[in-house]
Amino acid sequence: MALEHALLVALREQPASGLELAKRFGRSIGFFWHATHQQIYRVLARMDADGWVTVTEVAQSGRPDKKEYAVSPAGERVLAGWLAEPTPMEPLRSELAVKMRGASYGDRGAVLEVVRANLADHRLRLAHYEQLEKRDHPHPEALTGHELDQYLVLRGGIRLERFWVEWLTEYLESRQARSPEDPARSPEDPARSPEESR
Amino acid sequence: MALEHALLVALREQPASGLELAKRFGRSIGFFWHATHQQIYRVLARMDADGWVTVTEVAQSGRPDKKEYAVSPAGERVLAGWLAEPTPMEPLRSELAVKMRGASYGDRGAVLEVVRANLADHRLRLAHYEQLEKRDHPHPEALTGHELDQYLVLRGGIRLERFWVEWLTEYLESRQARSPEDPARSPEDPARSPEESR
DNA sequence: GCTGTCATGTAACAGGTTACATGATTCG
DNA sequence: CGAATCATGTAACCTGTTACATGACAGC
Repeated sequence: MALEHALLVALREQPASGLELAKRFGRSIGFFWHATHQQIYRVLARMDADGWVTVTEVAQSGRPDKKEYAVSPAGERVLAGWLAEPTPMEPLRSELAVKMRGASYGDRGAVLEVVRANLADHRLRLAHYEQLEKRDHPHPEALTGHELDQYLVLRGGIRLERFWVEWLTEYLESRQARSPEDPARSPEDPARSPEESR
Repeated sequence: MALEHALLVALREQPASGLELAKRFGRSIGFFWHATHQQIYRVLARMDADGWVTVTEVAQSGRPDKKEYAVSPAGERVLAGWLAEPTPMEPLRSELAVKMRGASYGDRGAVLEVVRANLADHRLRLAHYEQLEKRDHPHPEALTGHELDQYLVLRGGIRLERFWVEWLTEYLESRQARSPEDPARSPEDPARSPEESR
């Protein structure tokens, strides 16, 4: 029950059509939220039915019409109410972490490859975010209001990617220093030999 | 399609019943994964039907019987195959971040309260993880095999909580220094007055 | 005329959450 | 006897993902 509210924030920043919202969810707001257009259409329809948004058909030159959504006064009240509610701490769910933890039960080299690939992705994204920071917020100390909020959330995106890069680097360094193949001692799993390369 | 595999990892570490798994998912494995007992029972039933696990009814003294699940050879193959597959980078989804970004559209003081509460939670959890680290892994440089994997995933939990503490602290410091009430200038929202305290 | 993009959607399914139901046993 | 804990489950619902469908116009 939170995509609704993410959409309300996005629409208060700038009224938009379903597709435009989907694109924006790949960018700025997308540091910490994501949604596909199908989902957005569904939720938008419900929000319209509930009177949280208003719709205007907008004719465009050389393109199909679009429906532009904007937050209604009722939607503003809903948003303001939601913002003041406590948010429970959400547990992170990471498939990669499960693989790291379970690496002994398969081909450890393959898991290291998977981790390396993820590390590369996170490095790329970190570089991208840092570029955005430089380009869009060259003077952060002067920011106020919503612009400051946007900047601080981007900072979160940067810090999160740094977390990934540092953690995965620590993992790879420990794993590569203390292997390959973990010579001798594996007290668990006496009979089976799970470390064979495929 | 990943709870299955998380359960396979957990069951290879130690065969267990549905409830025991649910409890473990609140602890160690729970740094990066979580599931309720209802969900676990459902998935366990499917895994049994698919032949990934074997079940043994275990009579207990002074307690109801339990069904102990263990990974079957077929399950081991499934797990090994999954471990070698690439994992796509999962986007974090954070309600709190949406609130931080949208704070201008409601009562900013209330949002700061929400952030403070979350910061306190993350500090607590960080302290707990650091305690686990000290207690369960006093000599990390000597670890190998699965024990090293466990330690490194715990390290990830610690780093993640540090990320939260640092980010939310940065947010609060910037926000408290550069306010309260962001005197004057709010180019957005000329008519309405969303900053009133509740 | 074909391909690509903009734009909106439907349908089926998979995954996760919440509420409820049941039964045994221990402890006060 | 009542409450708490262990243990297993069902049912309803909500969310999210994937695949597909449709139509208009733009450019080659």
